[in-house]
Amino acid sequence: MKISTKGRYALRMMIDLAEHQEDGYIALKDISARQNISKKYLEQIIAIVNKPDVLRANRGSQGGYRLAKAPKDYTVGEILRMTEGSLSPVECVDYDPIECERAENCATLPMWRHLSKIINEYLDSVTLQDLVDNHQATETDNYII
Amino acid sequence: MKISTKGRYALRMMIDLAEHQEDGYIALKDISARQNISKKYLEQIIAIVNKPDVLRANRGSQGGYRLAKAPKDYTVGEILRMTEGSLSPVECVDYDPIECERAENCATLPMWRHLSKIINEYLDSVTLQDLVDNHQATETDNYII
DNA sequence: ACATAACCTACTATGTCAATAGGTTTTATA
DNA sequence: TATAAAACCTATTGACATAGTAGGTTATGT
Repeated sequence: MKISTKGRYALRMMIDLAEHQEDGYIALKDISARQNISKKYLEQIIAIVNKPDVLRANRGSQGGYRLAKAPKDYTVGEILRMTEGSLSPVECVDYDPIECERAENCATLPMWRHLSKIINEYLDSVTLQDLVDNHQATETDNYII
Repeated sequence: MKISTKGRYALRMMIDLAEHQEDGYIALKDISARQNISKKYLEQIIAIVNKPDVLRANRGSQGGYRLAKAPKDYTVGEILRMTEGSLSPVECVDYDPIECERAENCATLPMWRHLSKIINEYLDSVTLQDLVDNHQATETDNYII
C-alpha cells in the first residue's frame, strides 16, 4: 500500500517546475541536480506526464520543460494517477461493472469503495499550488496542509 | 498503492470466522472451501494473525480456530496492519524522528501525513461486526458502509 | 491407533520496481 | 554551418515482493 518512487518523483518534479516557473524552460539536468534524482530516471517519469495539457517541452539547446497551466490547476490526485495508475486500494473497485463474481455478495466491497473515495477525494483536493505554498511555509512553520 | 491478497484474504478469513462463531472451532479446510482460497496459503496468512488476543487455536482432530473476542472489538485497520505492515502511503511518515534528510524542508510530507491519517482513521473506524452486518445486508441492499 | 488438524520451513515462478545504459533527433547559438 | 545541449526512445538488469506450492512434523479428539 505504498506510492512508488515514480509517483513521488513526479510530484517533486512538478513542484520544482512550479517553483521555477519564471525561469522559462527548465532542463531535466537542473531538476536532477536540485532534487538529487537521476536524470535518466526523470526522463522516463516525465515522459508519462508529458501531455500537451500538462507540460510544454522544447528540444535542443536551451530546451527544457515548463508547466502548461497554473500550479493551482493541477491536483496531486491527477499527477499521481498518471504515474501510479489507479489510486484505489483494491483493483476490483476500478471496474464498472465489477468483474469479480463475488461482488454481489461481498462483505468488504463497500468498505473498499469508501476508502478509495476518501483517498481520491483528498488527493484531488490538494493542488500543486498548495504544495508550493506549504514548501515556502517550512521556513516559518506556518503549514497550510 | 494496493492492498495485497494477504491482507484481503486475512480479512475474509476473519469475517468467515465471525460469521461462524456459533460453530465452535473452525478448520481452515472449511474456510478454504467457503472462500475459495488455497488452504496452504491460508495457513501462512493465519499464522501472522494467530496471537492469543486475536485468535484461539485447537490442534488435532476436530481442531480449528475461533475469534478471541467479539467481532465489534476488531477493527479492519488492526487486521490489515498485522498482515500488510504499515498502511501509510509513504515509508517516511512511519519514523519518528523522520530519517529523511529532506524532511525539515519537504513540500509533500504534511500531505502524506494527512493522507496516512485519513486512511488509518477510516480503517480503524470499521469493525469486523460492521462488515458482517453489511454482508447480511447484501440480501436486502441495506448497506451500512 | 489413527485420522485430522494445526504448525513449520523451504522453495519457486512471476512480476514489479528502480533504476542504468546507449543510443537518435532536434534546436539554439557561436 | 558545425557543435553542444537538450529532449526523446528503447532495451536491459539486479533486487525484491507477491502469490502461492510442497512436504513435512506435532498435537489431539474419537
